[in-house]
Amino acid sequence: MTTARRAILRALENSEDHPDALMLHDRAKEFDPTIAQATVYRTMRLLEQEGLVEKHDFGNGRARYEEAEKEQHDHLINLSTGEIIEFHDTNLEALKIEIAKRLGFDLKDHRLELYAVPRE
Amino acid sequence: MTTARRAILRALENSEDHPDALMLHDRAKEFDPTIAQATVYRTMRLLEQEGLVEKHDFGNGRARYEEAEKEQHDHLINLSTGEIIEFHDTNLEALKIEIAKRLGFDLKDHRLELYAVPRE
DNA sequence: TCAAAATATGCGAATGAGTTGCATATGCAG
DNA sequence: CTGCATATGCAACTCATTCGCATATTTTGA
Repeated sequence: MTTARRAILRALENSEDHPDALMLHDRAKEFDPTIAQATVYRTMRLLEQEGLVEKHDFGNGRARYEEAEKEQHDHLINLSTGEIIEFHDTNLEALKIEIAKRLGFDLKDHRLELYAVPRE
Repeated sequence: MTTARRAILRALENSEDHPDALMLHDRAKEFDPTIAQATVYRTMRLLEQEGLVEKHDFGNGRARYEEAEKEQHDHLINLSTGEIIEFHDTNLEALKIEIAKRLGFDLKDHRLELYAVPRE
């Protein structure tokens, strides 16, 4: 456990949004001003492999991260603002598992993103 | 309508899988041996913008394409083989729309991928 | 507590998918 | 068939991410 890693962990804890590596680098600099981008990338890869962090691709070229502790949820991306809304739906979860089963598979992971605009 | 574009279109028609740009480039060379990668990329971008092709990211770094004519479907990725299976579920479609609505949004697009292993 | 071994860091260079500038080639309208 | 608009090939570029390597920090174990 190094200074750099502590800084990244803290930056991550303080983030309510879904930051990308550059945002995390900026935020981590507050705790370790000399931290390098490469270290952020390396650490995020590590955390992802350890299952402590989830990596998402919301389609703008940069990977975005969130802590993995929370309960299972999916994302709705507000196309008007870029805002990301988390939601959870039990029926949906069940349905995913059930569809995989129907096809002869055990579900290991999944990804659901809804891209939507506010209803007027 | 140029030789290069015809070659790409033919390569795409002949593809039952979900080819990436490099695969398309290789396959298109059969019809136009001098075609450049840049042309494949440019043409795929064009086709995607025109809505004739759908672009996917199944998580291995290269975008993958399929013709958009088919009925709406989602993808299950067999983690053991990399094989991609298409499926359609009416309940699931309805549920996505309904969830977006519940959150106050009109669904514009969505992405669902199930990553799974064969049931033994 | 301290030195050696192990691991992580910072830097800049490298990678790899995708894009772009530009001179040339091709397609199409008249 | 000529002229102009558009597309192509090539090589150079972008941008996120990774890597090599020399140095710095942590950990281990006596």
